[in-house]
Amino acid sequence: MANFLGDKIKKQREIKGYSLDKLAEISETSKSYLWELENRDTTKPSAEKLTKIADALSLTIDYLLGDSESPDEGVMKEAFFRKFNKLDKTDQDKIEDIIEMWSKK
Amino acid sequence: MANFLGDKIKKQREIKGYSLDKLAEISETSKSYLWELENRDTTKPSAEKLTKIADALSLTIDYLLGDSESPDEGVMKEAFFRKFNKLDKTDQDKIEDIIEMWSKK
DNA sequence: TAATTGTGTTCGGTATACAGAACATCGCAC
DNA sequence: GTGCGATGTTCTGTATACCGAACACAATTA
Repeated sequence: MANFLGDKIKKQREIKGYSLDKLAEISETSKSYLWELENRDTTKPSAEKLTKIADALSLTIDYLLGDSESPDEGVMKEAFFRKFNKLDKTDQDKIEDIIEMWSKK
Repeated sequence: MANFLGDKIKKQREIKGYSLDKLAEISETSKSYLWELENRDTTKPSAEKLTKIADALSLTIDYLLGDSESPDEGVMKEAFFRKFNKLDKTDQDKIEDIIEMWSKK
């Protein structure tokens, strides 16, 4: 029996070039637990942890928990927007300004 | 210090006209735990449980976990993406990097 | 060679998620 | 009034989520 969640995390972690330690730091977990998530299929992470891991990997919880094989464009953008949304308003405004500026070629 | 998650669950449960027992049955949890979720703010449900509860209530995990949810988020999202998508790839990547950086608090 | 550094793996302990009762409280019917 | 069914609340126990520290074992560097 396969561990889809673990596979997805591991694959994306490697794509991003993170070590377990690095991802643990970013997602505020421990590397031992991340290893468990990737290699054991008995773990049921909390929504809180999963959210942070998903964010760190630019993925969505829905993708991680769902049975789709690979993240599509929509998933990535959704994840990306979630991060944007979590910034405080002033930072968001700055981003929008930058986008606005760069849009003018 | 409010319990947003609990409030959202309780509110939607009542809108749907479910008792704790009923929701517990549908979402395959226990009513005692549902009560805890609604009334204590110390609980950190597993992603698995939350998914089932969200499904039973016709909500998304993202909505349940979000701190502040504005109803016009869909509109915002669309507007943001329209502009973002028009940038060329390298600029998009730069924006992503900035957001990633600023996300680190 | 030995020492160091970066990676993944294992292990032991503690806190807590979650279930299954029992208990409380309010209708409403008789 | 007394039962009684539906709801919400509290209690207690067990499994496990999650962590820190130790370990293995490369590949580098001295």
